[in-house]
Amino acid sequence: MGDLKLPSLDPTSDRPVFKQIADHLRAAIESKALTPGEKLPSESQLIGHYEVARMTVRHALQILQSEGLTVAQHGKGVFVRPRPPVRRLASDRFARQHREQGKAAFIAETEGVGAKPSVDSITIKEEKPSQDIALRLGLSDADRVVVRARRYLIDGHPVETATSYIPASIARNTRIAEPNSGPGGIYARLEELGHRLDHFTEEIRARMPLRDEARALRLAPGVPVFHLVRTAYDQAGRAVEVCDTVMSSDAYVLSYELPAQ
Amino acid sequence: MGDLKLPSLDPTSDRPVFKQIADHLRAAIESKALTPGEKLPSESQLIGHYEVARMTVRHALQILQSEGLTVAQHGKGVFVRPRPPVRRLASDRFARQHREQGKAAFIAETEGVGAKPSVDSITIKEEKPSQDIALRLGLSDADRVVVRARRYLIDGHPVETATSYIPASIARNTRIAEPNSGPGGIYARLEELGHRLDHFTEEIRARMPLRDEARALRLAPGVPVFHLVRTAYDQAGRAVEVCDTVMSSDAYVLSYELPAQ
DNA sequence: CAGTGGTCTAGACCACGCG
DNA sequence: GCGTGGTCTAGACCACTGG
Repeated sequence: MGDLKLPSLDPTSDRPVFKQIADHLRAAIESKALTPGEKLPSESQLIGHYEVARMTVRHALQILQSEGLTVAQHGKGVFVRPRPPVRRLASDRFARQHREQGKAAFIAETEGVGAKPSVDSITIKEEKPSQDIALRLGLSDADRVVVRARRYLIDGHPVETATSYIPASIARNTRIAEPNSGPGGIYARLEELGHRLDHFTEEIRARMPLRDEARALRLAPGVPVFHLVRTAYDQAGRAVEVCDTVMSSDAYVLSYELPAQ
Repeated sequence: MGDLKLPSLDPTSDRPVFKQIADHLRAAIESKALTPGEKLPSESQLIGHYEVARMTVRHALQILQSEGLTVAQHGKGVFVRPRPPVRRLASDRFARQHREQGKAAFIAETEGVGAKPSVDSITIKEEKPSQDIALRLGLSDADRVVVRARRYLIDGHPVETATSYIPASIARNTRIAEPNSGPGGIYARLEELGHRLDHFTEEIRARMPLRDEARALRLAPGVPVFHLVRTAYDQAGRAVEVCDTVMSSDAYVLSYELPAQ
């Protein structure tokens, strides 16, 4: 880091000092003068270079952190945020041919890129659905759902949490309500139960994580999440599952194919 | 705001004071005790309530802002961030039937929900494509592209910037290279030129905006963007356009349909 | 004008990582 | 032990908003 050239402050500028400092460091990162994983100048070095108070350089560093450009490590320094490997999700990822090989979608996709997938925090319960879930599943007031929650990890790093809601009238006392849902996952079980799948819809939002989400996904500050809600329909046109997932946005690229007509 | 009940600090907790204050305010927002548009207690009020230094309450408020929960207005106060109306983009939005009614996709979608769409900052140039764009379009080294950039607004609020790249061999000296590309937009022109469209692919990322993007979309702090790259293919299988768009994440919900096989 | 948030200073003490 | 970042204080002056 010793050879990084930072400009001086422009005292004639209206731009606040902390923003100028943030601009300098941001430019260094975007121009690759500082590369991912590399250490930024320490607070003391920046204080010395710019001749400002500590809070001023901390403010600048905080800007970069909230932009997702850096991560601070207590006792070590501030580093350009390394970019984790990205999983590309293709629009055919739920095609029957993949499922019939006996692997759930997450496992199949991930092994393809040489990373070690795993799943933890599996919980299963039966409850009254929220209004939103009931609407998506076309359920009425008395109906209940089986709720399967789990967390997906790659090489030990959490990347996604998912919660599935299946009408209890379909899933109760089946393997769908067991922690290990068997080869091919719950979509394979739904087909065995006579709900041949026809299509899925996915709704995608992006936003900053809630506190719990940031903790569950071990997200660095400044990293948004994808919030994806998928609904599975059988060939009778019935919604048979809603899956609510929150994904670390820097672990994923979503990919879809659209028809021209 | 006068009737908001905030807990006291827990002096036995290890959790830093500024995080405890942020927790209290976040809980008030998430529980709807403070609703979108409503004013938070002022810094002086928080200083009085918690008996802490000003920088401590500012730190807490800054956390909420970086989470996208609040916006500060100089001289007025800090407010729960109002949620703008959301545009839902369906996966059939580029279907030929919509285009044939003579409207470009953005205009057609937006008028449907009673908002006033507009487009500005249209620029057109011809240039050598970046490596990424050349790869997506299947171009070789000597080829050039026509670049159409524009910004989309709803009721005067910018929501999306888009940049289209079309091989110059297709678009040069056509209406695609004119500011007004005519009824149905550039996809209609491409079809008239014999490139009957077959399908599109879209790649979606989410991230925090760059400085320029935050300015162009007038994004509040803590609001991420969708970065969407769409490629259009004609029935000969040729990529005829790449469109790179950056969208305010709180103005959009993206929606797709996936086949089960 | 009073009240609000925005910028900045100059200190203090603490907790972590590493040699 | 020393350098790093994390928390917190107690002030100062400024700029914007609204009555």
